[in-house]
Amino acid sequence: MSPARPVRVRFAPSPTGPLHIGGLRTALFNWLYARHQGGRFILRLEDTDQRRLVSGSAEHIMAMLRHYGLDYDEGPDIGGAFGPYVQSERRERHVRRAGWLVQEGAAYPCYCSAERLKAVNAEKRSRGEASGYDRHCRDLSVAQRAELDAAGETPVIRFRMPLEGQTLVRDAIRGELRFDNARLQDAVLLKSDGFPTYHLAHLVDDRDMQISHVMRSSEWLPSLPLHWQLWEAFGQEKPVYVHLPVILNPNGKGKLSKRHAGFTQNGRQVLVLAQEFIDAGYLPEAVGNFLTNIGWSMPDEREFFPVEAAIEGFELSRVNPADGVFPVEKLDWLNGMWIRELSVADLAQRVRPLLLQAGLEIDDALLRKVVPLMRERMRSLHDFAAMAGFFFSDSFAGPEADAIIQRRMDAAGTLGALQAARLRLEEMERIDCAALEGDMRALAQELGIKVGQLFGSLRVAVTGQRVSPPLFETMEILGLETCLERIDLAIATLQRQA
RNA sequence: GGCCCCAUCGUCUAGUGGCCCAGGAUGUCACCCUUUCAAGGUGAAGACACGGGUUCGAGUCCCGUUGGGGCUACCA
Repeated sequence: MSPARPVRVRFAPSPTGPLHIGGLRTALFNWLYARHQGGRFILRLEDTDQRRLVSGSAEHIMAMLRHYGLDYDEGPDIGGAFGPYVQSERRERHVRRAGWLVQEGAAYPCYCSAERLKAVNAEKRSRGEASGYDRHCRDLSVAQRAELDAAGETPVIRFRMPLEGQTLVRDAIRGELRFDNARLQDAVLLKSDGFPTYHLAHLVDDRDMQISHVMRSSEWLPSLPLHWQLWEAFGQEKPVYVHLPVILNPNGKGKLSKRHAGFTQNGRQVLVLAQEFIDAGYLPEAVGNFLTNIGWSMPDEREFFPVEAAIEGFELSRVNPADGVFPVEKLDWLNGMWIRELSVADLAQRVRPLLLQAGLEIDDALLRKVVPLMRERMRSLHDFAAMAGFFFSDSFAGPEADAIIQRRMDAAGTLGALQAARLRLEEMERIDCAALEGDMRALAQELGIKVGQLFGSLRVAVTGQRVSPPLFETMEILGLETCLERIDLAIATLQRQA
């Protein structure tokens, strides 16, 4: 290719269902490359298999790209100079190119029925041979074709693969690849329903849209020689092919794909859909950062970095050709890191819908006070409601006596400690967390118990939880009145026990 | 079965012939900090799949074996 060729890359999903995380990764790498090169990132919908279309998935895919910050420069909903960006709307071009190939002798009509194809395959397999089409119609005479046409047979169009020699192909991250032509198939380019197959359609569109780099998952590698030969037939400048490694299941068995949605590994649900990562409380920043680290690495080996840094450093030469397992634990770590980067206002905004979803009432002033306490200890957005949800609930069911009583304490001792703490609190007008902590430390010493024992009882009494945000900050936010009420409740519980 | 791709700690990775008795990250464990949980700090354990070559020298190049993955549709 000429060095002056402007970089134009595309993400070309089929709107056949929800966007998969592997698809998102492919989109991300294309996007990073485009942004790094100052090129264009294009979205094209490949909807040529009419039977598999799922309504709403095109909109869903676009919504996901938007959510994860992968803005495209041309696409179905925003247009562009090379439209339309929906493949089915480009059908005439595909049909025209297929016709041209037939005229040039590079393709031919095939009248074989599905049944015959199946039988041929089965027979070849039973003989231990490689399966595949036997090229029955490859050399039909003009008269034979006319006869079949007259009989009302609708042919498919197949590519006329060279029968001998080798196809030498270059992949940007794997180097020179070599394929024996004799093993290659006369692939179908145009189906009998008049729609092109992926092979024809993507290539004609990439050609028309002046795509400079075809960056896709490595499962396309086996059809690369076919595509290469097709470009040869068109006599066109070829794009650079880049085959990205595949993301494998956490157990390393098979690629992470849609059909595995909903399965669990070590008691944990394995997430595979772009939407599932949102539902699980992961930030788009964290998911993007995470995905960037699979199959690619920063020049300085940093793993936690903003997307601008990834754009800056994104070189194809740093793509690792080996398939990789999805390292989920790292996503949790990154998510925590990214949560800590957020401002109070921003994190409050992101946590808000989850609180609503948990049926909690939101007091925004209160939320702004609680967020700083929680930011340091969250890995998922869901951790907020789990640990700090009690701030937003009026109904407080007092904890069990067992929970209030700390290690190496008994009911009577705990009761005494809480009563003493209550006396100190009563004297205050309001809670000041620093002052209260000093008071309570002194009290623990007076009582001859460990601070942890006193603080633990107080924590459970006031929050109803063994684990909570820092105790005295929590009490200050809850307010003196609420704290006294809850301590009284605990005292009553302990008295019943004693 | 055939064809293709791939192979460094559990996992994600650095490494492009000497800088590597292999570095980072995560996870695990221990300790420190500490009112719980986190966060943070310090430390530990942990890998070049195997066998042949090439070379003065191989994680790095070549061949084979093994293992893993992908493709093998009128799906993409």
